[in-house]
Formats: sequence, C-alpha cells, structure tokens
Amino acid sequence: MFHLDIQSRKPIYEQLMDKLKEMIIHDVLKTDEQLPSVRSLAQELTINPNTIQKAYRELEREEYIYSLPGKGSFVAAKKETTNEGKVAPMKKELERLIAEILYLGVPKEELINLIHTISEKKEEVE
Amino acid sequence: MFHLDIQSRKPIYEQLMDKLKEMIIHDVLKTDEQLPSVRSLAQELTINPNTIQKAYRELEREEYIYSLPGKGSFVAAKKETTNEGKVAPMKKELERLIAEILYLGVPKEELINLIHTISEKKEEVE
DNA sequence: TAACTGTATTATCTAAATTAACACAGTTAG
DNA sequence: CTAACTGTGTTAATTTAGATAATACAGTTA
Repeated sequence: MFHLDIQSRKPIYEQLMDKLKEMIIHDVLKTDEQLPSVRSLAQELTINPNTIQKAYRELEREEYIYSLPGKGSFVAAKKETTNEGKVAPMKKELERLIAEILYLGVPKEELINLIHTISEKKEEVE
Repeated sequence: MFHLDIQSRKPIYEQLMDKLKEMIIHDVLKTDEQLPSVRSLAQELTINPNTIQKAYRELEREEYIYSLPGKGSFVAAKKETTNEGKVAPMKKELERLIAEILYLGVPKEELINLIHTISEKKEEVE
C-alpha cells in the first residue's frame, strides 16, 4: 500500500499519518471506505501494531478517520473546519516555509502555480 | 534576543535555527553581522552551549552563517541556490502542507495573498 | 597575559518512539 | 456456537535523539 522510511528522522507513525492524510485528501481513499486493519497493515509494513494504532488514534483525533470497535477503521466525511486554533499553527509553518523557499531563489510564480495545481486537483474531486 | 519553548516537541536547536533563519531572511541580521557567541547566547537563553553550537553548525552547513574560530560567527551573504537537491524536499513538504490547509477549508486566495505579502517584504529589503 | 572566540570529546540523563506480549470485548461469517 | 476477525488497552523493555555537564585546545584581541 505504501512505503515508509525507517531511517527517517520523522517518526514512523507520523509518516503513516501523512500518507493516509494524502490519500484521503486526494480522494484515493473515499468517505466511509474501510482502512486496512491495524494488524494486517502492521504485518504488511513489518512494523509493530502499536505503531499503527498510534497513527490511527491520532488521525481519529484529527477527525480524518473514525473507528468502530469490532468492525474496523473508516475514512471520515470531509469536515470544513476553518477552526483557527487548528489552522493557525499550520499557517505559521507555511509562512516560515514559503519565506525560506523564496529566499533560496524560487520564483513566487512557481509557488502560486503550485497552489493552483493543488487546488484544481481538489475541485476535480468535489 | 528571542524566546524558545522548552516544552515544544520541536528540538531547541531547530527552534533556534528557525528564529535565526527568519532574522537573516528578513534582514534583521545583516550580511557579515556578528552573531552572539555560543557561550553568551547559551547564558542568555539558559540552555547548554552544546545545543547552541549544534544549531550554529547546522546553519553553517546550510550556508546561512559562517564561523571563524577565535573570532566569532557571522551572517553569510545571500546565496541563490535553486539547488534542486536542497529545494526539492522543501517543495514536497510545502505541497503537503498546502494540500492539507486547503482541505481544511482555507480559501486559496488567502494562501496566494500570503505569498504576495511575504514576497513584498522580501523586495523591501533587496 | 587575560578574556574572549569556535570547536571537540566523553559521559550522563531524559523523553519519545518503537517493539513485544498480552488481554478484553464487539463483530461477523460459517 | 465458534473461530477468526475487528479496535482498544496495558505493562515492560529497548533504542535513539536531544540535551546537559564538564573539560580541553587553539586562535583572536585588547
């Protein structure tokens, strides 16, 4: 299903969260679609089930997925937050990253194009 | 000079790198300006000198600063890289962040405005 | 010479990430 | 009903990165 980098400085459960978020955001995983079970995914990726569950727990807390004990874990319906408490730190991080990339000489047009490209891919889906 | 969050999940040396990069990028610290010495900054922030040095070493590796043994550490001249090996992973991270923020319901215009704002601040300086 | 600089080393402590080995309860197909 | 799935919880052990502590050495400068 995916490939994780064990050597990476980024924790495995975060890498997994990123991958799953990406698939949810890009509608590769559809609303109410069932995710691989904790144990099967652990076996497939040859990592510990507890690590998978940690990722699932966090994704549930962030409302990207929901879990039904005994049944499985599923993709949650999209939920427009605009919750500033949640979005504000992400904007802050975005700002930092953009400033640095511009400083390194990447033209702003390239970044604006990036936004448009991602945004169009988003509309394809809705 | 700045304030660091000891409780943060982000390592202290990375927080320090971010703050210094920000000041260099926004020209608060000018080219060839001397940075606080490892020891004085450690004392001011009440953190270990080794932690400061780790930040400085990394910043030197990324060519944001240069160090002269016996003399001090100084802000490096701006260096347009467009070095894809360095910029590519940052773009990847940017892409991830933008996709998530858009998914959460922030309008793309807001992000484009952000780019313009940062970009203008950048031109003020050049 | 004294007081600064950066740099390096070695040891110790701590917290987070990960693994391991379970257990318990709800669900479902045969 | 049972067997094989699900998610969830717990407790312990291991590993690793980050941070601290205590020095040391060499270059710079007033």
